[in-house]
Amino acid sequence: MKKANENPDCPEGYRSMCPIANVLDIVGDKWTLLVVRDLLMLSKRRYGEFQNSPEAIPTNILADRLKRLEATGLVKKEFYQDNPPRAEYFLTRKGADLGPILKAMGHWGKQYIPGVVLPKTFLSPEIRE
Amino acid sequence: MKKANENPDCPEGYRSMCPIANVLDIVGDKWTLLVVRDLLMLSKRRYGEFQNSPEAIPTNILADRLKRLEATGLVKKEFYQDNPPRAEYFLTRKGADLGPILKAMGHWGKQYIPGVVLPKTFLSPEIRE
DNA sequence: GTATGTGACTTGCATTAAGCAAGTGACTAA
DNA sequence: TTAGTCACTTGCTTAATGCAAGTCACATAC
Repeated sequence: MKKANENPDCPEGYRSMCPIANVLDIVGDKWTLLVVRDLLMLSKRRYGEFQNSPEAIPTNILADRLKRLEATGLVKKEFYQDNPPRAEYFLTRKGADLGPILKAMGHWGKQYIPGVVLPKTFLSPEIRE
Repeated sequence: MKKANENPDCPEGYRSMCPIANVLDIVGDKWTLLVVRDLLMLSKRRYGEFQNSPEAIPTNILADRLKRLEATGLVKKEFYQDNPPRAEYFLTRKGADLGPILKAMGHWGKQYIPGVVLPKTFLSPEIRE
């Protein structure tokens, strides 16, 4: 997602010292925040549940995003059986704290995009780790 | 950015009826919101000013994003001379209302990404149209 | 036991977007 | 005359997205 970075006046892998730029390096794409939405607002936990969301995320992208979310510490993966391996995904506190960003997006969307509806109000998701 | 759309139970070009999904179709990439940040928080107006931001946006992407922002009604382009053509870009109300999303990102970033600093606090940008 | 199904992925390949460097046109200042 | 600036555009390479299909380890139905 990120690359070497040759801007000398900021740390390894940072585009700049701006928090917004750095947040966009984590969630700045069309799919990542939809997975977070599923976890946070729709209480989804399993691969198949994410697949069933109406946006129909391609399976390879879903697998990739879950990996990245885990790598950046926004999501915790927990196996509930070994054979065949089956896991559930939970938001960490760090991941759940993206809530205000999603809320702001939901609010803007309802104001400016005709016809949209928020699927449910926020439930209290289980936080792990 | 978007494509035909074959999900039959939502309008032309919508991935779903979720406001978050639709917002992500407009600002779900690594650059669009940085241009909005420049307009909203740093009071930039001109092409060259956007280029000078520390993230060093490639010029072709900047040109593309300014076009899209104008096309979606988030930004208004105003020429201040004809020859050679020179323009300034201003946020519309719709564009300025992305502020809360940027604020939420800034807040999350400051909390979870070490070392980052918000360049300035919000100024009151000029709104057009 | 064979056949079908399910959940959670991976792989291959085509399309689209991002990123880099260089070029262009119309000036302006030295 | 020459160099420089501003606002872009063009060409090309690399990376990300998107689609379809395949895999693996079971569970259930017959």
